[in-house]
Amino acid sequence: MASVRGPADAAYEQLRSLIFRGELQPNERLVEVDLAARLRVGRAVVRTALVRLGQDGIVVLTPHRGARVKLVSEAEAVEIVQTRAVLEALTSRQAAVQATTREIDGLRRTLERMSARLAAGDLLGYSEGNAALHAGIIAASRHQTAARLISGLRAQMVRFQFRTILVPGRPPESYQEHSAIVEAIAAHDPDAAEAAMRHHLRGVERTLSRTNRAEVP
Amino acid sequence: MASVRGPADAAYEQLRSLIFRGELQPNERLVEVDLAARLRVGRAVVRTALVRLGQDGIVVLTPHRGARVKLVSEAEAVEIVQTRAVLEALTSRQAAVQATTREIDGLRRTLERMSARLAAGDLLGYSEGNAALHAGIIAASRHQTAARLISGLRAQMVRFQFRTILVPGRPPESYQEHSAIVEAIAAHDPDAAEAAMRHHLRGVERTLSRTNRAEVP
DNA sequence: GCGGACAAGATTGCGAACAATCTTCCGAAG
DNA sequence: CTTCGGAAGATTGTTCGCAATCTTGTCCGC
Repeated sequence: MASVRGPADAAYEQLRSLIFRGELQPNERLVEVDLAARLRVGRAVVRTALVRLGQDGIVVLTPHRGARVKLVSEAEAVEIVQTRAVLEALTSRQAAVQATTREIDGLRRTLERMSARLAAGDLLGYSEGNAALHAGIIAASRHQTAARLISGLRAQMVRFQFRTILVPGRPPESYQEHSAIVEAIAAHDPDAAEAAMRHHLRGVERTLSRTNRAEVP
Repeated sequence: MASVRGPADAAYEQLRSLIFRGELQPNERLVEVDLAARLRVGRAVVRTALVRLGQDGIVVLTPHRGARVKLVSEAEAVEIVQTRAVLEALTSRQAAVQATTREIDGLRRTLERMSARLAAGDLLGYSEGNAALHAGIIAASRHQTAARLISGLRAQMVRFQFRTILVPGRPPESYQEHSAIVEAIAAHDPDAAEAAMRHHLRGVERTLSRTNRAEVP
């Protein structure tokens, strides 16, 4: 992660994390003075943090009416997954070319951990492994531009974070798909890596569009 | 284009346009008071505009050292084109599904205009048509998420705007590629549309990595 | 002549106060 | 009872001012 360069950056990261962790819920109004008190900083700092969050689509700023955590619709969620799909397919392809042996070992270890969690029925742990695996692939790709955009897209998906994992029968599928991605990268086969990642996120998209209800608490 | 909702947004758009048009050159220092005087707004407005531009990677903000127009390296330019490639391939695919007859007619007309400019040796006009065609395809795709990201990426490419067009023998190739994209969309063939766009931007990428020198004034 | 401390100027970061705008609540008319 | 109007409160947008930090120029020792 990028280190924090000042109190302003710290506030930005904190707000982002608060939204990501669900402490600030979608559609919740973000009042500047309240946030300033909560984060122990001035209103100006909160303000610029909100501008930044607005620019990467995590909150929506309406003039004279303040900021709210963006509530992404089902349709937008599908758009976001589609976009992530093509971007992560790109990183997967690049990772197949660039990944070091060390990085590939790391991916394999993460995969094993995921397998263990899955066998133990620990879906939350599996989900964490999932995130770690994607992060590892992105890091191995050394593609800064794609990495930046993907990070922005992930932040918008809070509401749907665990939805796909909770669908009965989905986790084993998911595990197979991830395994295929890692093997393609390990084999240094860009085309296969890209195809496997696309296949995986097409699965996520299908699962998502099928569960157009049932909020997660 | 999104309409301007206030003086703050106006300043953001103006700065963006200034950078895009080359009036503020890469690596140029952006002093807040100077810009404020130039745009006839307060320093705070300039400040938030700079924060926004910083967030979408067009300027780089160094704490206590101000803002500069980001100078993108050749390597970054390649990354950006690769990223645009996959994103625009997505919009191209969606456009093949979603485009109305009216929109397809519009694309065809733009293509004809490009052909005329090319025949007349008007490379600048051709380049404008190029931009219009890509914009038309993105609009026809109705893919807001991809559209937003592509718009951000385009803004970073100022330095390389005309470079590929100026390569001898490239324009006719480029025209053929664009023609193929439009025909695939007109035929409502998503796979072909995606493939054609990928082919096109692979051409741009190759041309770009081959011209790793020769600045454009 | 050259390099490093030091001071002066320039610029950004931030807090406080004020103005502009929106929201809410209350009352009165229909 | 509903709806319109307006005033009070809340919240955002902007300006001002000052402290913190960086940059530049100068002077002194070597």
